[in-house]
Amino acid sequence: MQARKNRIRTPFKSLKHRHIDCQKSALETAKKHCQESGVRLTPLRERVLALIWQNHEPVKAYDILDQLKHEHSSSAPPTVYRALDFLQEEGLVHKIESLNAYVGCGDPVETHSGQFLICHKCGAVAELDDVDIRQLLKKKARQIGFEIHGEMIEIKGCCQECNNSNKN
Amino acid sequence: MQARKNRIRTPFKSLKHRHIDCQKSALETAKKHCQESGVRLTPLRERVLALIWQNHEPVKAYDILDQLKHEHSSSAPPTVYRALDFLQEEGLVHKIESLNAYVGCGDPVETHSGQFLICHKCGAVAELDDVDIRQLLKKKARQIGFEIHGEMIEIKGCCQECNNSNKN
DNA sequence: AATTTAATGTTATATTATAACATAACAAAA
DNA sequence: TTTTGTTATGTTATAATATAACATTAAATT
Repeated sequence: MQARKNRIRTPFKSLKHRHIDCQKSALETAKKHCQESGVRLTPLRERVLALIWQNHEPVKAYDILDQLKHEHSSSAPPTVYRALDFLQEEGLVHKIESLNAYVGCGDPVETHSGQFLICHKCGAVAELDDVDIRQLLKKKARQIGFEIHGEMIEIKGCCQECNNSNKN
Repeated sequence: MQARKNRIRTPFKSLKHRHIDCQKSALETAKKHCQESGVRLTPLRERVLALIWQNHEPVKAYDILDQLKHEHSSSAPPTVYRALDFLQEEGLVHKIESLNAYVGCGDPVETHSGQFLICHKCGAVAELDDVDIRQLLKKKARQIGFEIHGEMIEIKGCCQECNNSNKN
């Protein structure tokens, strides 16, 4: 397996970015991914994913549910949670544990756990996939005999754009 | 301010450790800490802390509540959550977000966020305070213009003792 | 003692998530 | 192309986690 490079798996939105394209491209990627994986991105699942990609902020399950109900009166909590389970298994969505909210992943691959940067100002989230961080954690864990199986890294702070707009 | 060294803030339990002493010492530390901080470790708060220190595994709020009720029939959810809020503010307890559970901190100082290693075998948690990790995260965040205010790092895996006992 | 502040008691409810079983849609085999 | 098995969704109920709001009590301060 080729060494993975450090990368930004899902970037912060830039001011200029046209989100409708961003959302569209995430849905395309998802469709392709599911085809390749031989799993079904049903209309319901796709709709939930689209709702999650309405912006770059993590979305609450019950907010998704409220929106679904308008379109699909049969919706209930399991409707949403099942779709979220599926999307998480496929790496298309991650749960932000510290917020109990769900965010889209722009780069699904085998189930992965990212490193999340959460801006408390605009609410946006970026996802890193940084092997340096992973390796350092691995090394530190090993020093006390701990073998890592999975990580949850959620960093709170202020993103570049919000920092800039603060200065005005 | 003196540079902090890397350290294990709360270690994994060792097989040989006498937990009753461990719990006792955590309570002593807490008492001293609260005296120095000029805050009140009331009997209720101390009792909740003791329940959390019954072992090295994170404890659920409602499990604490169940135990409290036996001793203190007036206990209700706010009883527990208020005590937990206090203990967290004082750095005596941390919430493990990925488990919705609370774990004692053996080394309270100014409010701090640790790096948690969670053994999925025995359930125990250790807390690191590692500046190398913190610095690397800071550096990586800065590369994309993100300013860190706080972190939440929860690593799942297998601790040394469980790994050893696997091999038998 | 009077007053203020902090802590706890109490009731109700909000939020997040799952269990369990029924039905429908789809895919594979006969 | 019916049957069969499997996956997905519908439906009802409830579990698990957490907070709001206001009353009372205890402690610290004046």
